[in-house]
Amino acid sequence: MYKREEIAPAFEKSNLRMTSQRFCIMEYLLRRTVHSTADEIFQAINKSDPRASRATVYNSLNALNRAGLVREISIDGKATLFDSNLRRHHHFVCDHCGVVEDVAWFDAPKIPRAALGARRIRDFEVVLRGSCENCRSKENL
Amino acid sequence: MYKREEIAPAFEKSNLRMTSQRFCIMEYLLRRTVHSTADEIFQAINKSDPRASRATVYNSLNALNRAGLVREISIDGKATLFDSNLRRHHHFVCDHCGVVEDVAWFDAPKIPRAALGARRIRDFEVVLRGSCENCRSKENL
DNA sequence: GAGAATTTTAGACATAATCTAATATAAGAC
DNA sequence: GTCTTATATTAGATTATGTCTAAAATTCTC
Repeated sequence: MYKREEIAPAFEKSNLRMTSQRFCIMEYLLRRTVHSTADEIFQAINKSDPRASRATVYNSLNALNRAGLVREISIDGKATLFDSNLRRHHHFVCDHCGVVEDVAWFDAPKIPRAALGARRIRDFEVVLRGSCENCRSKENL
Repeated sequence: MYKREEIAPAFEKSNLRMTSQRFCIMEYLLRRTVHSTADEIFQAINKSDPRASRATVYNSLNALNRAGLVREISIDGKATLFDSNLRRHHHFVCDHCGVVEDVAWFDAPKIPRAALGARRIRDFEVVLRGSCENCRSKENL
């Protein structure tokens, strides 16, 4: 359980009003080690206080995303996942079970200027695909 | 307009039955320079023959995806995009207008063994984010 | 504490994707 | 070419995911 003082500065820095719903959602995401869908967050939030409507969960996640405090990961055809975004990291997607895992940050591939044209790059991530540890041990992959 | 002989080998190689609907969808994707949603494909297909139901468009795209002939790109909260996948490439997503563009392939970042753990990596791509050429010129970004 | 701007809410709505079970088709055997 | 069988297609219902609305509540600044 995170305390208000641990999270508030991030809100102030982003000029984002800290409502109790937003705090609660952010706190939940920080505690999770795996990624959550909006619906999971909605369910979890509504077991305790403060409660939040579905619309608020989506509104808050979008606001937090825009502020850079959380990250949206839409990988499969499945529901978007949300991830607290305190540390930079890459992602791994399992071909078999679909799980999405964080991968410790490693540094920039050299991105050739020619590939970029007139675009301005703000950020990037690497998405790795293959077999996760669990699937490998179970199915001998 | 691609010919049957140009596309058939890819199906055979993947051990995928070549139905006229699948051919038609694949042919459409190969012709497109920008990525398409399942619905756009559905609309386009149904202007000509053979027609295909919505379910078939999804079924076919999933089959083609599993076989590696097309690639699914689910980026924003928007509908999944599909992309023919004859050439390896990366993707760029514009922060402002959301457009998803292909980026010419450039080689592997050195992926540190330590970051991977017991996973087996089959493939990877880099997802770049920032401002596209169009948005930069219009909005001075 | 008062005022203005933003946020929350419940539920209706919109959109994306999957499921069902009957029918049609592709590919190999002959 | 014809037969056979596994696989693919279909329309429409259904589920899942996400957005919108307008009224009520809350946050933040002074």
